[in-house]
Amino acid sequence: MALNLILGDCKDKLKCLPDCSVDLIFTSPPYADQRKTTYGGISTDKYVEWFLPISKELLRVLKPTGTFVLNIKEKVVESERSTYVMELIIEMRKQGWLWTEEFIWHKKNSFPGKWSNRFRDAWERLLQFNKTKQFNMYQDAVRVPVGTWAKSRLKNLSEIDKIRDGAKNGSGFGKNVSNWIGRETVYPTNVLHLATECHNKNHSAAFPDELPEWFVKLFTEEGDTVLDPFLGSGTTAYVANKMGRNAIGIEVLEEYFDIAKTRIETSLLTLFEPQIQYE
Amino acid sequence: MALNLILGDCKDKLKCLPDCSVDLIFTSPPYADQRKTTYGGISTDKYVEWFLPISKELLRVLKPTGTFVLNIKEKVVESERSTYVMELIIEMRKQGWLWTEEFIWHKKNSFPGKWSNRFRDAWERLLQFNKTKQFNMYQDAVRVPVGTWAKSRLKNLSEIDKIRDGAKNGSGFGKNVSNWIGRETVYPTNVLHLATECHNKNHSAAFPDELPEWFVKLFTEEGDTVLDPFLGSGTTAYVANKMGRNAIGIEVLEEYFDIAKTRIETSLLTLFEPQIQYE
DNA sequence: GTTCCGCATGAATCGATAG
DNA sequence: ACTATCGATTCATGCGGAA
Repeated sequence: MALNLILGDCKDKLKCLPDCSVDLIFTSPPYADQRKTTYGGISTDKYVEWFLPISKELLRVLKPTGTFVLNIKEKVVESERSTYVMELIIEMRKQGWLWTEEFIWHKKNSFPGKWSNRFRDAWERLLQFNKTKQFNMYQDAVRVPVGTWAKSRLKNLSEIDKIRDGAKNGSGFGKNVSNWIGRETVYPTNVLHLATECHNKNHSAAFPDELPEWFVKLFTEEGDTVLDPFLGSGTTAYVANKMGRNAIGIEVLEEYFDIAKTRIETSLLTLFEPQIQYE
Repeated sequence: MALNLILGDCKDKLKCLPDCSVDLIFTSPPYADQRKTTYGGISTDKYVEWFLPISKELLRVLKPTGTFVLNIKEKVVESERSTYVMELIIEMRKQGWLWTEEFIWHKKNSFPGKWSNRFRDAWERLLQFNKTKQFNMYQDAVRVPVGTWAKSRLKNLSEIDKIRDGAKNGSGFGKNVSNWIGRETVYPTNVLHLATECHNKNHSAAFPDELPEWFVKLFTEEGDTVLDPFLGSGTTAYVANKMGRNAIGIEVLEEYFDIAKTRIETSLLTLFEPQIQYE
Protein backbone atom coordinates (compact mmCIF):
# COMPACT_ATOMS: atom_id res chain seq x y z
CA MET A 1 0.00 0.00 0.00
CA ALA A 2 1.25 3.46 -0.86
CA LEU A 3 2.17 5.72 2.03
CA ASN A 4 2.58 9.40 1.23
CA LEU A 5 3.62 11.59 4.13
CA ILE A 6 3.97 15.29 3.37
CA LEU A 7 5.67 17.88 5.58
CA GLY A 8 4.04 21.28 5.31
CA ASP A 9 0.89 23.34 5.80
CA CYS A 10 -2.08 21.47 4.40
CA LYS A 11 -3.54 24.70 3.09
CA ASP A 12 -0.67 24.77 0.56
CA LYS A 13 0.15 21.11 0.18
CA LEU A 14 -3.42 20.06 -0.59
CA LYS A 15 -3.10 21.97 -3.86
CA CYS A 16 -0.62 19.32 -5.06
CA LEU A 17 -3.26 16.60 -4.85
CA PRO A 18 -5.38 15.93 -7.94
CA ASP A 19 -9.14 16.47 -8.12
CA CYS A 20 -11.45 13.65 -7.04
CA SER A 21 -8.68 11.34 -5.89
CA VAL A 22 -9.51 10.57 -2.25
CA ASP A 23 -12.13 8.16 -0.89
CA LEU A 24 -12.08 9.17 2.78
CA ILE A 25 -10.80 12.19 4.64
CA PHE A 26 -10.57 11.54 8.36
CA THR A 27 -9.04 14.26 10.47
CA SER A 28 -8.98 15.99 13.79
CA PRO A 29 -7.73 19.54 13.28
CA PRO A 30 -6.18 21.45 16.16
CA TYR A 31 -9.06 22.73 18.27
CA ALA A 32 -9.41 26.44 18.87
CA ASP A 33 -6.95 27.79 21.45
CA GLN A 34 -5.78 24.23 22.06
CA ARG A 35 -2.23 22.90 21.84
CA LYS A 36 -1.08 26.48 21.79
CA THR A 37 2.55 25.60 22.41
CA THR A 38 2.81 23.29 19.42
CA TYR A 39 0.36 24.64 16.87
CA GLY A 40 -0.30 28.31 16.28
CA GLY A 41 -3.32 28.26 18.55
CA ILE A 42 -6.18 29.39 16.35
CA SER A 43 -8.48 31.67 18.31
CA THR A 44 -12.20 30.91 18.53
CA ASP A 45 -13.29 33.96 16.54
CA LYS A 46 -10.88 33.26 13.67
CA TYR A 47 -11.50 29.52 13.52
CA VAL A 48 -14.13 29.38 10.76
CA GLU A 49 -12.19 31.84 8.64
CA TRP A 50 -9.05 29.72 9.09
CA PHE A 51 -10.72 26.43 8.25
CA LEU A 52 -12.83 27.34 5.22
CA PRO A 53 -9.97 27.59 2.66
CA ILE A 54 -8.83 24.14 3.78
CA SER A 55 -12.27 22.58 3.56
CA LYS A 56 -12.59 24.06 0.07
CA GLU A 57 -9.50 22.15 -1.03
CA LEU A 58 -10.76 19.02 0.69
CA LEU A 59 -13.97 19.28 -1.31
CA ARG A 60 -11.91 19.42 -4.48
CA VAL A 61 -9.73 16.38 -3.81
CA LEU A 62 -12.58 14.17 -2.56
CA LYS A 63 -14.19 11.73 -4.98
CA PRO A 64 -17.94 12.22 -5.55
CA THR A 65 -18.48 8.91 -3.76
CA GLY A 66 -16.14 9.84 -0.91
CA THR A 67 -16.73 11.02 2.66
CA PHE A 68 -15.19 13.62 4.95
CA VAL A 69 -15.28 12.87 8.68
CA LEU A 70 -14.34 15.76 10.94
CA ASN A 71 -13.57 15.12 14.62
CA ILE A 72 -14.07 18.32 16.59
CA LYS A 73 -15.46 19.77 19.83
CA GLU A 74 -16.01 23.35 20.84
CA LYS A 75 -14.39 24.68 23.99
CA VAL A 76 -15.88 26.70 26.81
CA VAL A 77 -15.32 30.45 26.69
CA GLU A 78 -16.45 32.49 29.68
CA SER A 79 -18.78 29.76 30.95
CA GLU A 80 -20.43 29.31 27.55
CA ARG A 81 -19.92 26.78 24.79
CA SER A 82 -18.52 28.50 21.72
CA THR A 83 -20.59 28.42 18.55
CA TYR A 84 -17.79 28.22 16.02
CA VAL A 85 -18.45 24.58 15.19
CA MET A 86 -22.08 25.38 14.35
CA GLU A 87 -20.99 28.34 12.27
CA LEU A 88 -18.49 26.09 10.51
CA ILE A 89 -21.17 23.59 9.55
CA ILE A 90 -23.39 26.34 8.19
CA GLU A 91 -20.54 27.86 6.19
CA MET A 92 -19.32 24.53 4.84
CA ARG A 93 -22.78 23.84 3.48
CA LYS A 94 -22.54 27.13 1.60
CA GLN A 95 -19.27 25.82 0.11
CA GLY A 96 -21.17 22.88 -1.34
CA TRP A 97 -20.69 20.25 1.35
CA LEU A 98 -23.63 18.08 2.37
CA TRP A 99 -23.85 17.66 6.15
CA THR A 100 -25.02 14.08 6.15
CA GLU A 101 -24.73 13.02 9.77
CA GLU A 102 -23.28 13.73 13.19
CA PHE A 103 -21.83 10.76 15.05
CA ILE A 104 -21.11 11.04 18.76
CA TRP A 105 -17.87 9.75 20.23
CA HIS A 106 -18.61 8.97 23.86
CA LYS A 107 -15.22 9.23 25.60
CA LYS A 108 -15.39 6.70 28.37
CA ASN A 109 -12.38 8.19 30.14
CA SER A 110 -12.97 11.89 29.96
CA PHE A 111 -10.68 14.46 31.50
CA PRO A 112 -11.20 14.75 35.25
CA GLY A 113 -12.03 17.91 37.10
CA LYS A 114 -14.80 19.56 39.06
CA TRP A 115 -16.47 22.87 38.52
CA SER A 116 -19.44 24.50 40.14
CA ASN A 117 -21.32 25.07 36.90
CA ARG A 118 -20.62 22.05 34.70
CA PHE A 119 -19.72 18.38 34.61
CA ARG A 120 -16.86 16.71 32.83
CA ASP A 121 -17.06 16.77 29.05
CA ALA A 122 -17.29 13.18 27.85
CA TRP A 123 -18.14 13.47 24.17
CA GLU A 124 -16.91 14.83 20.87
CA ARG A 125 -18.50 15.39 17.49
CA LEU A 126 -17.73 13.32 14.40
CA LEU A 127 -19.27 15.33 11.60
CA GLN A 128 -19.90 13.46 8.38
CA PHE A 129 -19.80 15.57 5.22
CA ASN A 130 -20.32 14.37 1.66
CA LYS A 131 -19.94 15.73 -1.82
CA THR A 132 -22.98 13.95 -3.23
CA LYS A 133 -25.82 11.83 -1.90
CA GLN A 134 -24.40 8.78 -3.66
CA PHE A 135 -21.48 8.08 -1.36
CA ASN A 136 -20.04 4.65 -0.63
CA MET A 137 -20.97 3.11 2.71
CA TYR A 138 -20.00 -0.46 3.58
CA GLN A 139 -22.29 -1.02 6.52
CA ASP A 140 -21.63 -4.75 6.84
CA ALA A 141 -17.98 -4.06 7.61
CA VAL A 142 -18.82 -2.60 11.00
CA ARG A 143 -21.56 -4.91 12.20
CA VAL A 144 -21.36 -5.60 15.90
CA PRO A 145 -22.35 -8.67 17.89
CA VAL A 146 -25.60 -8.70 19.76
CA GLY A 147 -26.72 -10.36 22.94
CA THR A 148 -23.70 -12.48 23.63
CA TRP A 149 -21.70 -9.36 24.19
CA ALA A 150 -23.86 -8.26 27.09
CA LYS A 151 -23.97 -11.75 28.54
CA SER A 152 -20.23 -12.31 28.57
CA ARG A 153 -19.62 -8.89 29.97
CA LEU A 154 -22.12 -9.47 32.73
CA LYS A 155 -19.68 -11.70 34.52
CA ASN A 156 -17.17 -8.94 34.79
CA LEU A 157 -19.67 -6.27 35.69
CA SER A 158 -20.00 -5.49 39.33
CA GLU A 159 -23.35 -4.60 40.79
CA ILE A 160 -22.30 -1.00 40.78
CA ASP A 161 -21.53 -1.07 37.09
CA LYS A 162 -24.89 -2.57 36.36
CA ILE A 163 -26.62 0.22 38.20
CA ARG A 164 -24.49 2.81 36.58
CA ASP A 165 -24.28 1.89 32.96
CA GLY A 166 -26.95 -0.70 32.48
CA ALA A 167 -26.12 -4.18 31.38
CA LYS A 168 -27.62 -3.88 27.92
CA ASN A 169 -25.01 -1.50 26.64
CA GLY A 170 -24.26 -3.61 23.62
CA SER A 171 -22.36 -1.13 21.50
CA GLY A 172 -19.46 -3.49 21.37
CA PHE A 173 -16.79 -2.27 19.18
CA GLY A 174 -13.73 -3.87 20.58
CA LYS A 175 -10.58 -5.28 19.15
CA ASN A 176 -11.86 -8.85 19.19
CA VAL A 177 -14.49 -8.42 16.56
CA SER A 178 -13.03 -11.42 14.75
CA ASN A 179 -14.11 -13.56 17.68
CA TRP A 180 -17.69 -12.71 16.92
CA ILE A 181 -17.71 -13.94 13.33
CA GLY A 182 -20.44 -16.44 12.89
CA ARG A 183 -22.48 -15.12 15.74
CA GLU A 184 -25.48 -12.94 15.38
CA THR A 185 -24.64 -9.38 14.49
CA VAL A 186 -26.49 -6.11 14.11
CA TYR A 187 -25.71 -2.73 12.64
CA PRO A 188 -24.29 -0.18 15.05
CA THR A 189 -25.81 3.21 15.81
CA ASN A 190 -24.38 6.70 15.45
CA VAL A 191 -22.98 6.65 19.01
CA LEU A 192 -19.45 5.25 19.46
CA HIS A 193 -18.12 4.24 22.88
CA LEU A 194 -14.34 4.45 23.04
CA ALA A 195 -11.71 5.44 25.54
CA THR A 196 -8.93 7.81 24.67
CA GLU A 197 -5.47 6.36 24.70
CA CYS A 198 -3.27 7.57 27.46
CA HIS A 199 0.11 6.76 28.90
CA ASN A 200 1.95 6.76 25.62
CA LYS A 201 4.80 9.13 26.11
CA ASN A 202 6.29 8.92 22.63
CA HIS A 203 3.16 9.65 20.70
CA SER A 204 0.08 10.73 22.59
CA ALA A 205 -2.66 10.49 20.01
CA ALA A 206 -5.76 12.62 20.24
CA PHE A 207 -7.92 9.60 19.49
CA PRO A 208 -7.53 5.82 19.72
CA ASP A 209 -6.81 3.62 16.71
CA GLU A 210 -10.34 2.30 16.82
CA LEU A 211 -11.82 5.63 15.84
CA PRO A 212 -10.31 6.03 12.34
CA GLU A 213 -10.44 2.24 12.00
CA TRP A 214 -14.20 2.26 12.26
CA PHE A 215 -14.65 4.96 9.64
CA VAL A 216 -12.06 3.44 7.30
CA LYS A 217 -14.01 0.19 7.44
CA LEU A 218 -17.32 1.95 6.96
CA PHE A 219 -16.44 4.25 4.07
CA THR A 220 -13.61 2.55 2.14
CA GLU A 221 -12.56 -0.77 0.64
CA GLU A 222 -9.07 -2.17 0.30
CA GLY A 223 -7.02 -0.25 -2.24
CA ASP A 224 -8.93 2.99 -1.62
CA THR A 225 -7.19 6.19 -0.54
CA VAL A 226 -7.45 7.82 2.91
CA LEU A 227 -6.28 11.38 3.61
CA ASP A 228 -5.52 13.11 6.91
CA PRO A 229 -4.52 16.77 6.39
CA PHE A 230 -3.70 17.16 10.11
CA LEU A 231 -1.67 14.03 10.63
CA GLY A 232 -0.50 14.73 14.17
CA SER A 233 0.98 11.57 15.62
CA GLY A 234 -0.09 9.66 12.52
CA THR A 235 -2.86 7.46 13.82
CA THR A 236 -5.06 7.81 10.74
CA ALA A 237 -2.33 7.02 8.21
CA TYR A 238 -1.04 4.12 10.27
CA VAL A 239 -4.46 2.55 10.63
CA ALA A 240 -5.34 3.09 6.98
CA ASN A 241 -2.14 1.47 5.76
CA LYS A 242 -2.49 -1.38 8.19
CA MET A 243 -5.91 -2.03 6.73
CA GLY A 244 -4.67 -2.13 3.15
CA ARG A 245 -5.66 1.37 2.11
CA ASN A 246 -3.40 3.96 0.51
CA ALA A 247 -2.64 6.72 2.99
CA ILE A 248 -1.81 10.39 2.52
CA GLY A 249 -0.85 12.42 5.57
CA ILE A 250 0.06 16.09 5.85
CA GLU A 251 1.63 17.62 8.95
CA VAL A 252 2.98 21.13 9.39
CA LEU A 253 5.16 20.56 12.44
CA GLU A 254 8.45 18.82 11.71
CA GLU A 255 8.59 17.37 15.19
CA TYR A 256 5.22 15.67 14.84
CA PHE A 257 5.99 14.71 11.26
CA ASP A 258 9.16 12.87 12.24
CA ILE A 259 7.47 11.04 15.06
CA ALA A 260 4.57 9.99 12.84
CA LYS A 261 6.86 8.88 10.01
CA THR A 262 9.04 6.78 12.26
CA ARG A 263 6.10 5.29 14.08
CA ILE A 264 4.20 4.34 10.94
CA GLU A 265 7.13 2.93 9.05
CA THR A 266 8.46 0.80 11.88
CA SER A 267 5.01 -0.44 12.81
CA LEU A 268 4.19 -1.42 9.27
CA LEU A 269 7.51 -3.16 8.88
CA THR A 270 6.92 -5.47 11.80
CA LEU A 271 3.34 -5.90 10.74
CA PHE A 272 3.79 -6.97 7.14
CA GLU A 273 7.30 -8.32 6.94
CA PRO A 274 8.19 -10.11 10.13
CA GLN A 275 10.03 -12.81 8.19
CA ILE A 276 12.69 -10.32 7.17
CA GLN A 277 13.52 -9.81 10.78
CA TYR A 278 14.40 -13.45 11.20
CA GLU A 279 16.20 -14.15 7.99
CA MET B 1 -47.28 20.70 45.64
CA ALA B 2 -49.10 22.98 43.24
CA LEU B 3 -50.02 21.57 39.85
CA ASN B 4 -51.05 24.06 37.19
CA LEU B 5 -52.08 22.57 33.86
CA ILE B 6 -53.03 25.04 31.16
CA LEU B 7 -54.82 24.26 27.92
CA GLY B 8 -53.73 26.52 25.08
CA ASP B 9 -50.88 27.69 22.88
CA CYS B 10 -47.83 28.40 25.01
CA LYS B 11 -47.01 31.40 22.87
CA ASP B 12 -50.10 33.08 24.33
CA LYS B 13 -50.44 31.36 27.70
CA LEU B 14 -46.86 32.07 28.77
CA LYS B 15 -47.80 35.75 28.91
CA CYS B 16 -49.98 34.99 31.93
CA LEU B 17 -46.98 33.84 33.95
CA PRO B 18 -45.14 36.46 36.03
CA ASP B 19 -41.53 37.52 35.40
CA CYS B 20 -38.73 35.55 37.07
CA SER B 21 -40.99 32.93 38.59
CA VAL B 22 -39.68 29.62 37.26
CA ASP B 23 -36.60 27.67 38.42
CA LEU B 24 -36.41 25.11 35.64
CA ILE B 25 -37.88 24.87 32.17
CA PHE B 26 -37.64 21.37 30.75
CA THR B 27 -39.30 20.69 27.45
CA SER B 28 -39.25 18.76 24.23
CA PRO B 29 -41.00 20.87 21.60
CA PRO B 30 -42.60 19.33 18.53
CA TYR B 31 -39.82 18.68 16.07
CA ALA B 32 -39.94 20.27 12.67
CA ASP B 33 -42.29 18.55 10.26
CA GLN B 34 -43.21 16.05 12.95
CA ARG B 35 -46.71 15.69 14.33
CA LYS B 36 -47.86 17.55 11.25
CA THR B 37 -51.51 16.90 11.77
CA THR B 38 -51.44 18.06 15.35
CA TYR B 39 -49.28 21.13 15.58
CA GLY B 40 -49.85 22.37 12.09
CA GLY B 41 -46.50 21.09 10.96
CA ILE B 42 -43.76 23.62 11.50
CA SER B 43 -41.51 23.34 8.47
CA THR B 44 -37.76 23.19 8.92
CA ASP B 45 -37.13 26.59 7.39
CA LYS B 46 -39.75 28.29 9.60
CA TYR B 47 -38.73 26.52 12.80
CA VAL B 48 -36.41 29.15 14.23
CA GLU B 49 -38.84 31.92 13.39
CA TRP B 50 -41.62 29.96 15.13
CA PHE B 51 -39.62 29.20 18.25
CA LEU B 52 -37.98 32.56 18.96
CA PRO B 53 -41.11 34.35 20.29
CA ILE B 54 -41.64 31.45 22.66
CA SER B 55 -38.03 31.37 23.88
CA LYS B 56 -38.29 35.12 24.47
CA GLU B 57 -41.21 34.53 26.84
CA LEU B 58 -39.34 31.69 28.50
CA LEU B 59 -36.43 34.05 29.12
CA ARG B 60 -38.82 36.44 30.83
CA VAL B 61 -40.46 33.94 33.17
CA LEU B 62 -37.21 32.23 34.20
CA LYS B 63 -35.52 33.29 37.43
CA PRO B 64 -31.97 34.66 37.06
CA THR B 65 -30.76 31.54 38.89
CA GLY B 66 -32.88 29.24 36.75
CA THR B 67 -32.09 26.94 33.84
CA PHE B 68 -33.75 26.07 30.53
CA VAL B 69 -33.14 22.57 29.20
CA LEU B 70 -34.25 21.99 25.62
CA ASN B 71 -34.52 18.43 24.33
CA ILE B 72 -34.26 18.52 20.56
CA LYS B 73 -32.81 16.73 17.56
CA GLU B 74 -32.73 17.85 13.97
CA LYS B 75 -34.39 15.64 11.42
CA VAL B 76 -33.02 14.42 8.13
CA VAL B 77 -34.22 16.32 5.07
CA GLU B 78 -33.17 15.01 1.66
CA SER B 79 -30.34 12.92 3.10
CA GLU B 80 -28.93 15.83 5.11
CA ARG B 81 -29.20 16.83 8.74
CA SER B 82 -31.05 20.12 8.97
CA THR B 83 -29.24 23.07 10.52
CA TYR B 84 -32.19 24.68 12.26
CA VAL B 85 -31.03 23.62 15.70
CA MET B 86 -27.67 25.31 15.17
CA GLU B 87 -29.38 28.41 13.85
CA LEU B 88 -31.69 28.36 16.85
CA ILE B 89 -28.78 28.31 19.28
CA ILE B 90 -27.13 31.23 17.51
CA GLU B 91 -30.37 33.23 17.47
CA MET B 92 -31.25 32.47 21.09
CA ARG B 93 -27.86 33.81 22.15
CA LYS B 94 -28.76 37.04 20.38
CA GLN B 95 -31.95 37.10 22.48
CA GLY B 96 -29.83 37.12 25.61
CA TRP B 97 -29.65 33.42 26.45
CA LEU B 98 -26.34 31.95 27.54
CA TRP B 99 -25.66 28.59 25.88
CA THR B 100 -23.97 26.95 28.82
CA GLU B 101 -23.70 23.32 27.80
CA GLU B 102 -24.89 20.56 25.53
CA PHE B 103 -25.68 17.24 27.19
CA ILE B 104 -26.05 14.11 25.11
CA TRP B 105 -28.85 11.70 25.76
CA HIS B 106 -27.61 8.34 24.52
CA LYS B 107 -30.73 6.32 23.78
CA LYS B 108 -29.70 2.81 24.63
CA ASN B 109 -32.61 1.28 22.77
CA SER B 110 -32.94 3.47 19.75
CA PHE B 111 -35.63 3.18 17.15
CA PRO B 112 -35.00 0.20 14.89
CA GLY B 113 -34.60 0.49 11.16
CA LYS B 114 -32.12 0.22 8.34
CA TRP B 115 -31.15 2.69 5.68
CA SER B 116 -28.51 2.45 3.00
CA ASN B 117 -26.88 5.76 3.85
CA ARG B 118 -27.10 6.03 7.64
CA PHE B 119 -27.30 4.07 10.86
CA ARG B 120 -29.93 4.25 13.55
CA ASP B 121 -30.03 7.54 15.40
CA ALA B 122 -29.25 6.79 19.03
CA TRP B 123 -28.82 10.22 20.57
CA GLU B 124 -30.54 13.53 21.16
CA ARG B 125 -29.39 16.94 22.26
CA LEU B 126 -30.18 18.41 25.67
CA LEU B 127 -29.26 22.05 25.30
CA GLN B 128 -28.71 23.91 28.55
CA PHE B 129 -29.46 27.62 28.42
CA ASN B 130 -29.15 30.10 31.27
CA LYS B 131 -30.10 33.66 31.99
CA THR B 132 -26.98 34.45 34.04
CA LYS B 133 -23.75 32.72 34.91
CA GLN B 134 -24.87 32.39 38.52
CA PHE B 135 -27.42 29.63 38.13
CA ASN B 136 -28.27 27.03 40.75
CA MET B 137 -26.75 23.59 40.23
CA TYR B 138 -27.10 20.88 42.86
CA GLN B 139 -24.42 18.51 41.63
CA ASP B 140 -24.45 16.25 44.67
CA ALA B 141 -28.04 15.29 43.94
CA VAL B 142 -27.02 13.32 40.84
CA ARG B 143 -23.82 11.61 41.94
CA VAL B 144 -23.40 8.13 40.51
CA PRO B 145 -21.62 5.04 41.83
CA VAL B 146 -17.93 5.08 41.05
CA GLY B 147 -17.03 3.26 37.89
CA THR B 148 -14.78 0.63 39.32
CA TRP B 149 -14.07 -2.78 37.92
CA ALA B 150 -13.39 -5.85 39.96
CA LYS B 151 -9.91 -4.78 40.94
CA SER B 152 -10.73 -1.47 42.55
CA ARG B 153 -13.84 -2.98 43.99
CA LEU B 154 -11.50 -5.07 46.10
CA LYS B 155 -9.84 -1.87 47.13
CA ASN B 156 -13.18 -0.58 48.34
CA LEU B 157 -13.73 -3.72 50.33
CA SER B 158 -10.49 -3.19 52.14
CA GLU B 159 -11.67 0.32 52.92
CA ILE B 160 -14.73 -1.17 54.51
CA ASP B 161 -12.47 -3.34 56.64
CA LYS B 162 -10.67 -0.24 57.81
CA ILE B 163 -13.94 1.25 58.89
CA ARG B 164 -14.80 -1.89 60.82
CA ASP B 165 -11.50 -1.81 62.62
CA GLY B 166 -12.02 1.85 63.40
CA ALA B 167 -15.44 1.15 64.80
CA LYS B 168 -14.06 -1.47 67.15
CA ASN B 169 -11.58 0.97 68.51
CA GLY B 170 -14.23 3.63 68.71
CA SER B 171 -11.98 6.32 67.31
CA GLY B 172 -11.16 7.51 63.84
CA PHE B 173 -14.48 6.23 62.62
CA GLY B 174 -15.72 9.44 61.11
CA LYS B 175 -12.63 10.10 59.08
CA ASN B 176 -12.65 6.70 57.47
CA VAL B 177 -16.31 6.96 56.67
CA SER B 178 -15.88 10.25 54.89
CA ASN B 179 -13.01 8.90 52.82
CA TRP B 180 -15.03 5.89 51.90
CA ILE B 181 -18.08 7.90 50.93
CA GLY B 182 -15.94 10.06 48.72
CA ARG B 183 -14.70 7.07 46.81
CA GLU B 184 -18.03 5.39 46.47
CA THR B 185 -19.67 8.01 44.28
CA VAL B 186 -18.45 10.39 41.62
CA TYR B 187 -19.96 13.21 39.62
CA PRO B 188 -21.49 12.21 36.29
CA THR B 189 -20.45 13.53 32.89
CA ASN B 190 -22.46 15.35 30.24
CA VAL B 191 -23.45 12.06 28.57
CA LEU B 192 -26.64 10.41 29.86
CA HIS B 193 -27.33 6.76 29.20
CA LEU B 194 -31.04 6.09 29.30
CA ALA B 195 -33.40 3.81 27.47
CA THR B 196 -36.53 5.15 25.87
CA GLU B 197 -39.71 3.99 27.46
CA CYS B 198 -41.34 1.07 25.80
CA HIS B 199 -43.56 -0.42 28.49
CA ASN B 200 -46.32 2.16 28.62
CA LYS B 201 -48.80 1.52 25.90
CA ASN B 202 -51.33 4.12 26.95
CA HIS B 203 -49.17 7.17 26.46
CA SER B 204 -46.13 7.21 24.25
CA ALA B 205 -43.89 9.77 25.90
CA ALA B 206 -41.10 11.41 23.98
CA PHE B 207 -38.70 10.65 26.80
CA PRO B 208 -38.50 8.42 29.89
CA ASP B 209 -39.26 9.69 33.39
CA GLU B 210 -35.56 9.51 34.23
CA LEU B 211 -34.69 12.28 31.81
CA PRO B 212 -36.61 15.18 33.41
CA GLU B 213 -35.98 13.56 36.79
CA TRP B 214 -32.23 13.97 36.38
CA PHE B 215 -32.48 17.63 35.44
CA VAL B 216 -35.07 18.37 38.13
CA LYS B 217 -32.66 16.92 40.69
CA LEU B 218 -29.73 18.79 39.23
CA PHE B 219 -31.24 22.25 38.84
CA THR B 220 -34.00 22.52 41.49
CA GLU B 221 -34.73 21.91 45.15
CA GLU B 222 -37.99 20.88 46.75
CA GLY B 223 -40.55 23.66 46.58
CA ASP B 224 -39.09 25.11 43.38
CA THR B 225 -41.14 25.54 40.21
CA VAL B 226 -40.75 23.53 37.00
CA LEU B 227 -42.34 24.55 33.70
CA ASP B 228 -42.98 22.55 30.53
CA PRO B 229 -44.53 24.69 27.78
CA PHE B 230 -45.02 21.65 25.53
CA LEU B 231 -46.49 19.25 28.04
CA GLY B 232 -47.36 16.43 25.65
CA SER B 233 -48.21 13.36 27.65
CA GLY B 234 -47.22 15.16 30.84
CA THR B 235 -44.04 13.42 31.89
CA THR B 236 -42.25 16.57 33.06
CA ALA B 237 -45.11 17.83 35.23
CA TYR B 238 -45.74 14.39 36.68
CA VAL B 239 -42.11 13.85 37.59
CA ALA B 240 -41.71 17.35 39.02
CA ASN B 241 -44.77 17.00 41.22
CA LYS B 242 -43.76 13.55 42.36
CA MET B 243 -40.44 15.03 43.44
CA GLY B 244 -42.03 17.78 45.51
CA ARG B 245 -41.68 20.60 43.00
CA ASN B 246 -44.45 22.88 41.80
CA ALA B 247 -45.32 22.09 38.20
CA ILE B 248 -46.71 24.21 35.39
CA GLY B 249 -47.62 22.54 32.12
CA ILE B 250 -49.02 24.03 28.93
CA GLU B 251 -50.48 21.97 26.09
CA VAL B 252 -52.29 23.21 23.01
CA LEU B 253 -54.02 19.99 22.01
CA GLU B 254 -57.08 19.12 24.06
CA GLU B 255 -56.59 15.43 23.38
CA TYR B 256 -53.07 15.44 24.79
CA PHE B 257 -54.07 17.78 27.59
CA ASP B 258 -56.80 15.48 28.82
CA ILE B 259 -54.56 12.45 28.76
CA ALA B 260 -51.82 14.25 30.66
CA LYS B 261 -54.21 15.68 33.23
CA THR B 262 -55.82 12.34 33.95
CA ARG B 263 -52.53 10.54 34.10
CA ILE B 264 -50.87 13.01 36.42
CA GLU B 265 -53.78 13.41 38.80
CA THR B 266 -54.47 9.70 39.21
CA SER B 267 -50.79 8.87 39.56
CA LEU B 268 -50.24 11.49 42.20
CA LEU B 269 -53.31 10.40 44.08
CA THR B 270 -52.05 6.86 44.50
CA LEU B 271 -48.61 8.15 45.22
CA PHE B 272 -49.33 10.58 48.01
CA GLU B 273 -52.61 9.48 49.51
CA PRO B 274 -52.88 5.70 49.45
CA GLN B 275 -54.43 5.68 52.93
CA ILE B 276 -57.53 7.38 51.58
CA GLN B 277 -58.10 4.41 49.37
CA TYR B 278 -58.33 2.10 52.36
CA GLU B 279 -60.29 4.21 54.79
C1' DG C 1 1.78 -17.67 32.69
C1' DT C 2 -1.76 -15.24 35.40
C1' DT C 3 -3.69 -11.75 38.34
C1' DC C 4 -3.19 -7.75 41.09
C1' DC C 5 -2.00 -3.25 42.45
C1' DG C 6 0.41 1.37 42.08
C1' DC C 7 0.85 5.21 39.47
C1' DA C 8 1.18 8.59 35.79
C1' DT C 9 -1.54 10.80 32.44
C1' DG C 10 -4.81 13.27 29.74
C1' DA C 11 -7.97 18.28 23.02
C1' DA C 12 -10.33 20.65 30.55
C1' DT C 13 -12.22 24.57 33.30
C1' DC C 14 -12.63 27.97 36.91
C1' DG C 15 -11.18 31.52 39.81
C1' DA C 16 -7.54 33.95 41.87
C1' DT C 17 -3.43 36.39 41.27
C1' DA C 18 -0.13 38.96 38.65
C1' DG C 19 1.54 42.23 34.89
C1' DA D 1 -10.15 47.40 33.41
C1' DC D 2 -8.33 43.87 30.66
C1' DT D 3 -5.40 39.95 29.45
C1' DA D 4 -2.10 36.24 30.78
C1' DT D 5 -0.54 32.74 33.71
C1' DC D 6 -1.11 29.23 37.40
C1' DG D 7 -2.90 26.10 40.90
C1' DA D 8 -6.63 23.10 42.37
C1' DT D 9 -9.83 19.93 41.13
C1' DT D 10 -10.83 14.98 39.49
C1' DC D 11 -11.35 9.83 37.44
C1' DA D 12 -11.02 6.03 33.78
C1' DT D 13 -7.36 3.71 31.66
C1' DG D 14 -3.28 0.98 30.61
C1' DC D 15 1.44 0.08 31.53
C1' DG D 16 4.90 -2.08 34.44
C1' DG D 17 6.48 -4.33 38.35
C1' DA D 18 5.22 -7.59 42.03
C1' DA D 19 2.97 -11.52 44.20
